[in-house]
Amino acid sequence: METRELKYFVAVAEELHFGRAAERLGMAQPPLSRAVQQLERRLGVRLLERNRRGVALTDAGEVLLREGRATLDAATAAARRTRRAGGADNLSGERTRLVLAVKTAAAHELLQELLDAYAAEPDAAEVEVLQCGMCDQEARLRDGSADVALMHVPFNSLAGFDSEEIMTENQFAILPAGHPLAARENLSLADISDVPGLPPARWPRHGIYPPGPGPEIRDQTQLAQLVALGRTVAAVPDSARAWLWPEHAAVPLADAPPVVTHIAWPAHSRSTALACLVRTAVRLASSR
Amino acid sequence: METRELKYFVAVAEELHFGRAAERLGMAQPPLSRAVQQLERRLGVRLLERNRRGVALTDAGEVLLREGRATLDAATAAARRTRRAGGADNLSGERTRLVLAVKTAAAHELLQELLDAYAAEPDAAEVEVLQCGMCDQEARLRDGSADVALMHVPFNSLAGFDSEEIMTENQFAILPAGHPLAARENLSLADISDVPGLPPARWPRHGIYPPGPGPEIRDQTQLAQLVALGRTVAAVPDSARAWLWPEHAAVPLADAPPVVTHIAWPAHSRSTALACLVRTAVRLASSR
DNA sequence: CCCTGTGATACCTACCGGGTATCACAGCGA
DNA sequence: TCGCTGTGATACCCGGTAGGTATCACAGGG
Repeated sequence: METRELKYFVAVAEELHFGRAAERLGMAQPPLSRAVQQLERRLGVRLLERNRRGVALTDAGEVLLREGRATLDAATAAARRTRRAGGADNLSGERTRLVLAVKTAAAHELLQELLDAYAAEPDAAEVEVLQCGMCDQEARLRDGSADVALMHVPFNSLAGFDSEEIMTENQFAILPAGHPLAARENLSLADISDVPGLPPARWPRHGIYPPGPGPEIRDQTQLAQLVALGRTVAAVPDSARAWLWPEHAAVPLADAPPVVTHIAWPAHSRSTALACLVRTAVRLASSR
Repeated sequence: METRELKYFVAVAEELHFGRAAERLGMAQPPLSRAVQQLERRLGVRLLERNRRGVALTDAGEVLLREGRATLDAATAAARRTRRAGGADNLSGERTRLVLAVKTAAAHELLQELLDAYAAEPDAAEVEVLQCGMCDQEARLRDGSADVALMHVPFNSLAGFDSEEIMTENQFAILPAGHPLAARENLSLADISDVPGLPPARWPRHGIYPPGPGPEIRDQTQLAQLVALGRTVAAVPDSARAWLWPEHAAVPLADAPPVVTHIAWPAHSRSTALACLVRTAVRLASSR
């Protein structure tokens, strides 16, 4: 099975429309139809149900969409990492460079400490910090844009990665300063899940937003502004206190699950620079 | 990057010889040379060092070998799982079939209980048990031959999989019955690591055998026989008591790390049958 | 000094991936 | 009822390229 065919199938499966998929791929529709048919023939499996008005995925198609995306990610990651290994690093003794994906503005302090501690290591590599939106450190790690990431369980999923736990925090509720609930000593998740006129913010889980009335959040600035405007409420980890606005109020959440920050990297990574960074992070965690 | 090119490169990187690699791939040597050159050109990176007598991997080549294997595994897994999803399952209401990879003869009892408990579930699928050698449940899971596996940390690595812990056991030393050490009440790892005439057995870690004087073990029968013959000694988990021979002696190991059995599956798997099996396993674990 | 074994090059062919033009068909509105 | 529209499939052509064979260039070793 060639990655070309896989790319084509994934495009069609995502668009559920040959014409649009072909356009997205920068090609004409007929060869795309043919390529997908050929893939079906090769696998001996019907992937798409063509009902005269559009296209639907079969069960097998669902499977291939999921597994195919993973395969394509693996391929682009392989290419990217190989290029990086051969490009800067090999020539003229330039040092290995590590790309660390972080959720923008999450856990500043920890990040700062980690970078400082790592820089002090004798064989430290240069670390480039790649800032991500609410949840796409996972994707960056999977497609090879990053070598290592700081992830926050349960917001991120560690599935498919190696990881070490480095910090646990409680959560608090972030509310508009003037709101009645802001005066409370304590809140529970139930208290903030159904406040009239203050729908809880939603962020993507595995790339899609859960249903609900609240606004869809892509980054923390957006969240900060919406809370300040009195449009939403959210649960955030302690380290978020660093970026609170005067218009915000913070109230401890008694029953929210703790947020556990992990340092995560692609399974089977074997770079010594990475191993050193992880070691530093673990040491830091145990000394806090 | 096409899987074809990747397959070619991996073959060459493994053989370190274009001729043999070409033979293994069932093609002539010149087009293989050309394909690898083209891959190097496309990536803009030198992958192989051709010194007139054979071939060596560059650093970038090492990276691509590792990542490329992962990509190829993902691709074959995608094809296999898609075929399975479309083949038996979709037609005529036949039930989903789960393939469970286990280390042959490891943790019988647990396996038996798990299969029984799962079969009693209302929406249980048929479970096929795939018996593996010492350590290749990981490979089976990665290449799509299996959907789920019982793995034994620290013998197996869970890197890249989702998993749940279901059993913890201590280890004991398994020795020839007549051996002086067999009379001891307790042993330590140090005691059995350097016994004259009784080199400790070795099994593969990530596909390769660690160096040492002891015999290379592929399955438990082999180990059993070698111990009975007075050729080797090994540390094995408690559940292995089930298959001890009269010629064997078992002595508790005070300082060996516990063996933790996990149920593991490919990250992001979403089959309901699998979820049910995992739930059953976890329930079983907590009730033991 | 030639023979052997290595990977690279030259050149040809056949296949196939991609394009354009067109078809077959379902739904829909006049 | 008859086009009209939008869908994916088919027919056919062309060029690039994957693969083959023959050969080269070169390092080591007898």
